[in-house]
This record gives sequence, C-alpha cells and structure tokens, in this order.
Amino acid sequence: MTTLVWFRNDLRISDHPALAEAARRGPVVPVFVLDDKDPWPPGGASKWWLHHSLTALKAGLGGLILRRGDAREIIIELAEETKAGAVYWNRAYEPHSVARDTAIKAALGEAGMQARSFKANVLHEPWELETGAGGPFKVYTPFWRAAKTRAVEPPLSAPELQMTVPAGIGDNLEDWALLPSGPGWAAGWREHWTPGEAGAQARLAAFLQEDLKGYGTLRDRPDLPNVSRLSPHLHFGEISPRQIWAQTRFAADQDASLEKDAQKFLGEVGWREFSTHLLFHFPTLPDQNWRPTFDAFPWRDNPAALAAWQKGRTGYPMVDAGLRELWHTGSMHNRVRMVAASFLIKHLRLHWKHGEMWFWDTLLDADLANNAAGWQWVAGSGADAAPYFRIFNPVTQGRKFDPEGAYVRRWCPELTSLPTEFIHAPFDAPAEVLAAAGVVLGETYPEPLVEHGAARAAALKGYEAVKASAAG
DNA sequence: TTTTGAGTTGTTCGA
DNA sequence: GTCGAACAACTCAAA
Repeated sequence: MTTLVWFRNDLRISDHPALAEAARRGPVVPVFVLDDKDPWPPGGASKWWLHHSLTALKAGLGGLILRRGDAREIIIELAEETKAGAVYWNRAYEPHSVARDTAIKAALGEAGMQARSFKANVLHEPWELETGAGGPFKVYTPFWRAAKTRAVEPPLSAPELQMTVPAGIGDNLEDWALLPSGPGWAAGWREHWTPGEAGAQARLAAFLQEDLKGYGTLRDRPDLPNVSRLSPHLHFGEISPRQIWAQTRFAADQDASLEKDAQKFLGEVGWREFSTHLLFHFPTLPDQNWRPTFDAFPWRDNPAALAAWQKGRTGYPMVDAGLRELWHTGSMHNRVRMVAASFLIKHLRLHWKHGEMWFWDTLLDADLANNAAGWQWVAGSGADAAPYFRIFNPVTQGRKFDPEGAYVRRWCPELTSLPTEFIHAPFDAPAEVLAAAGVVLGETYPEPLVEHGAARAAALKGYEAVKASAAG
C-alpha cells in the first residue's frame, strides 16, 4: 500500500520511524509542506537552512513533493490525489503542531485513511516523564535524572525505498524564495555550515573525535572549538537525538577518559528535551512569563537601545562580538548567548520577547522550545530559571571565558590592537593606550550604552516590583 | 500530608 | 589575591 510520508522537522532518512514503517509497507510518497498557518513561521536564517536542507533531502530520497499553504488542507488533498491509503509522520511538540496534527489525524480517519505518528525527535515523549506526583517536571535536574534512567531505543538505519513521486503536483523550491534576497547576509554561512543529513553526521563524528575531550570546561570558551555545533542540524531533524545518544555513548564506552565530557554533552541534549517538555506542558512559554509575577517588571521601551544591541554596538565588546557573530554566521556561542541576553534584559531592561524575536529571525538553530525556555531562563521568569539577582558582568565574563580576547578581536576587528588588559573594557583604557591602538570611542567603536554598576542597580530595583507582586 | 533537601552557567563585598 | 557570605526567599521533587 502506498503511504504518504509527511516530512517536517525530521529532514533525514536514517532513524526516521515514519519513513521506515512506510517503506516496510510499500511505495512511499514523500512530501514537505511550508505551513502558512504556523504562528511562528521560520525566520530569515532558518529559511536559508531550510532551503539547503530540503535540497539535500530531495537528493537523498530521489524526489520530494513540495507544497505551500494550509497544511490541514494540503495533507488531506495530497493523500487523495496520490491515492495513498495512509499518512505517516514523526511527531512535533509545538502547540500549533500538536493542534494541527490532531485535527489532521481526525480528518484522515473520517476520510477512511490511516494516520500514524511516531516518536523520532526526542529521546522520550513529553508525557512519558512525570514526577512522582504525576505532573510535568519544572526543574531540570530531577527531569534529567528520570530521563537518564529510561532506556533509549537504538536508532533505525536508512530503509530500502520504493519511491513514488508523481510529476507536476509540487512547487519548485526556488519559487519559495527562502534564500535572503539582499546580497550579503547569508554570504558567509556556507563556510560555517553544511545543512543536510550528511553534514549533520559529519559534524557529530568530527565533534566526538576532535572536540569532545575537554568539553565539560572548554565548551564555555567562545574562542575555542569544543562545542558540537549540532543545534541547527537537530532543529531541522537532520540528525536525531537517539543517534547522538548512541554515538556519544559508543565513544565514551570506547574511551573511559571521555565519560565525564560525554555526560556533560548529553546533559545539553537533556536541556533540549527539557525545553520540549516545558513547551508541551506550558504552551504559552513563547509568549508569556512562565512566572506571572514577572509581569510587574518595569520594562523600558527604547528602540534605539534595541537597535544598538541588535547591531552589536553596545560598547561592551563581549556583547557586541556575540551579536556580530550571530549576524555573520547565523549562530552565537552558548556562553555569549547568556551574556548578550542578560545584557538586553537586565542592563537595557528591554523585554525578553525582543531578544526572543531577534534570535528567532537570525539564528539558524532557532527552535521555539529552546528559544523561549532560554530567554525566560535568563530573565528569571522561566521554570528552573536563573535567580533575578544573577546579572552577568560582560567585562568579567569576557575576561573569564575569552582570556586572550581572541573571540572579541575576531568579531570586533576595530579593537584588535588594544592590549588584552583592555580588550573587554576599552572604556577603561587610558587615552594614550586607545590612541596607540587606533581606537576612538564614540567613532571607531561605541561608547558604552550604559554604565555597568548603574545598570545593575537599576535592574535590581526593577525586580523589587516583581517581588512586591509576588508578596501581594 | 508533612517535611526536607536541593536547585546549569554569577557578582560583589569585605575580611 | 583569596575566600566565604550575601543576594532572597521560593518552589519543586521525593522521601
């Protein structure tokens, strides 16, 4: 029997349970739908990745039907057009996806077609893990403790496929215009990234071989390569968490000295699982403070400050380097994300949603659950979030995690000649040091947007309203 | 049901 | 320079 396989954020062929089960039954009709009804449609950077990932998937499969519109209508129509007796897909967990897929499953059933969804994009379903009292977890550590004790299914290999791709019923990818229209923005991304399943597998292999050792501590260093850089691949499902789990476990079992680093790395996969768990159980996570008391925080409205932050012109090199890295590469090192996010929320007192939206548009790995959970974590308004009084000092963070200033010099080249002593705080450098380095504050590099001590005090004062709201 | 221990990633201050 | 305490209680998870 012919089965329609609906690809979504699972743009791979191996460890793809929906595809594997469909292939076992007979001919497969593969389809990808760009869903116009998605309240969080892919941002600019994500669209670039999607274009290349779909190209890779289509080549790997030997064909792929592309359709754009309301997925609820398109899937039913296509199933009828292609005379498929069944529609299979792998589950997604965003609120919109859950509602849409539930409706489609019901509609297919009414139309006499089989609809089946599969677990593919998480280690454990959000409803498979619950506390002793029977609810969702709200704290990471017990969540991950519970997750780790459950068995993880071994990944599936790529199936033998009998493909059926009718001509003339799909769109041309080029017509979707997913690539940025203006010159420049995505120009350098190909040097940094290889979208597609092969690129994802190569990235994991290289990471495990070269950079897992020392990951536990070196992952905090934006000037060093010891991070996996798998997040966009994971978001688009070019690689599955089960594959990452299995290969990382294998590497650590081969070499016991890697065990601690492997645990730390898998713990990061655990954060992805935790964010998915939270979004599934708390669907307003991307839109509202998870702790309603934070509604009382006196956010400022300051478009000029927001624009300066977005452009990487805050006057704090660690923050500016991060935002410029984001613009130029479509990504930002995890440590710097925290520093940059803390700066927006606490130093500038701009609502975390501004940051969430900017990241959504500019990050190649933009993921609704991770993005929302991350921003609310920094703001202090989220589940298991950082306490409000934890305000990152961008200078201290820079000196601690970019000790030679190599990361800042890479992304803020106008500061290159500053001595390392002042690379994270040019505003503290004596006039003759600035002159010798060719730095003119306010001209070649911005004056600091705010003074750290005063901004910190203002943020703490702002949180008094949150405390008062909690008490009242 | 009550109690108890614990909780990703920090900064500042003062001894 | 180094170290511990304060920051602020609060919520969660499990015994």
